[in-house]
Amino acid sequence: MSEDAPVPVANFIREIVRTDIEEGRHANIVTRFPPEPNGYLHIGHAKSICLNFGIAEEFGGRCHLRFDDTNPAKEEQEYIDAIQRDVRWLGFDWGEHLHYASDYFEQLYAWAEHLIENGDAYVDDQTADEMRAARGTLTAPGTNSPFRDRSPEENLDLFRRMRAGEFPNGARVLRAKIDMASGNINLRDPVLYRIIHTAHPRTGTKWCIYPNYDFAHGQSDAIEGITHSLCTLEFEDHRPLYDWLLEHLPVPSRPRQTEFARLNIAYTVLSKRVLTQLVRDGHVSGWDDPRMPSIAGLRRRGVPPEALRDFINRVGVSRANSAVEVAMFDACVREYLNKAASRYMAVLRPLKVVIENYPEGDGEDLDAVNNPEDPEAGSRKVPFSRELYIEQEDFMEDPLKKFFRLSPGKEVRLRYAYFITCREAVKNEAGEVIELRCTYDPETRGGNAPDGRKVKATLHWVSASHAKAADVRIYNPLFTRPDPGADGDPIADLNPDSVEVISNAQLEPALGAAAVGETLQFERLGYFCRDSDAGLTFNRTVGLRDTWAKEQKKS
RNA sequence: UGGGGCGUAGCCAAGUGGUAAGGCACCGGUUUUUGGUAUCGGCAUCCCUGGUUCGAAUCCAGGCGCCCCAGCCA
Repeated sequence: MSEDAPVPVANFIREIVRTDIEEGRHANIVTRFPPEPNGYLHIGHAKSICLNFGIAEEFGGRCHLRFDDTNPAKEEQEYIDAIQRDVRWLGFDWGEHLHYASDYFEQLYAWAEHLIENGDAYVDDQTADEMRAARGTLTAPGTNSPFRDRSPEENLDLFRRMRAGEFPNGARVLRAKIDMASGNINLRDPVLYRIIHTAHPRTGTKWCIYPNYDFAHGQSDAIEGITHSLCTLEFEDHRPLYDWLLEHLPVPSRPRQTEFARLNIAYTVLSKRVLTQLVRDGHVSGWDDPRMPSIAGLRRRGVPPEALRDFINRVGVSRANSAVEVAMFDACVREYLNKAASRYMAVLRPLKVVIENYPEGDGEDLDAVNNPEDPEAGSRKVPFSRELYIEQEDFMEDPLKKFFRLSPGKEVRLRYAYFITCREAVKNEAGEVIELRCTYDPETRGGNAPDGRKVKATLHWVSASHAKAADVRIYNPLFTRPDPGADGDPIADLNPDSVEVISNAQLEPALGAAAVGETLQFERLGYFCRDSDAGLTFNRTVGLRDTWAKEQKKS
């Protein structure tokens, strides 16, 4: 794709960065990817990761990985570990710059006192309900808290006692003193600190008051020397507060926040809340269930990181809300895998074929190319013998008009092997075809006829006596939305047919040595990834285009 | 007349006054030991209405539509 014409990613953001460099505001660009460790990363996060690391790389800067761990009630070490694993897998390196907002708790606390001393923040004793009521509405201004005019001394004393643990959760909060009548609700004296008597994954029980997002993010950016703080559109209304805090605090640098639209994918739920619920309630086997849109799920499904990055690049970055079709993602996966994956033959639903004029015995080994797109990939031997399996759907006793695979009297090619002609379809009592009696043309060894005659189809096959049985799982994404962008109850709308298990698939012998996690192309069936060490199990990554199916639909 | 954004093809998305890139999807041709791949071709006047201009997707005015904000979440 982008080899000849690189897709311009995030033009408007790149423009801002370039201008900042040209006008001398920054010599080194520093960005950051700031996840909250309250769940696993999903494909939507990949956009932010690629954008932040990509911009840094493009301008010769660096990108930090910073955990926004300011709410101990929701965060866990498991997530911290998983997030690092996933970012690395995606192909990015934060070097020495692994940071945590919790690393700055002491500094943040000092800055809170600074605000109090300057009369820019106060301790409020109102309950959450009272605060909500006093905040006003979207169209009506709020009213000042009765505690708004406490003296700096009293505020300082109260705030220190909050830190000392004298008060229970919810008893008091620290608020910025800005403007209760602002049209921007984030400026109506936003909460800065709250009391949470919960152990933090990193700081343990050292603290019982925690800064919230607004009081931690911008300052953390400033501490780390972040030049460009890229976040999603919903934080746009927070930017005035982000700037207000930086202006009222003696911070060491002035980061700039720029927002972009988050990634949405049609039919796919990327809500961390819902994904967490799917895992917690056991609707899936875990965060790495292949049906999940999580990075871990995609990895287990067999999606290569290169394809994921390509997808993010193709989607682009803008400020317009949008939902990308799944087809674009599939196209990226297919395109990459088509060049990278080795091809093997496998039969999902076997139908026995007996070559009547082929000698009994061990048969012979035939040469098969590993990857037609990559000569370097070499070739391998595939055993051929008198009894084979082909795909059930590759035979039709009464062929439809445009069906040109096998049917009685028809000749087709077995890939890398011979031309065969179907003589008879053997049926069981129920009238089902259970075996095909065929003949082969010895002159067509390798797949070409010396007399130049052609066949209209090439089938994949495996030797019955040499084949290895395997489980194949075809996972369909958990479409948790009935319509591309609809809401509704995502759990109730779970795709009931989200996984199909095929337990008697037959693989060519070489597949028995496939590496766990390796994604391969099964001839004409799609791409599959070896799932685990326990038996031969393959998960389907993505299928191939199927023009025959399309044709059938038309008629 | 609460504040803040967005609106270019079925889906993404370039473009910032000079006469609409690219990708996905779709349709058609060629090649082909996967009905795959590759390759060639087709596929929009830019939410609407006025205005400014020799010239507007780009500027101005007025509409319309959609999204975000009333957590002691991020």
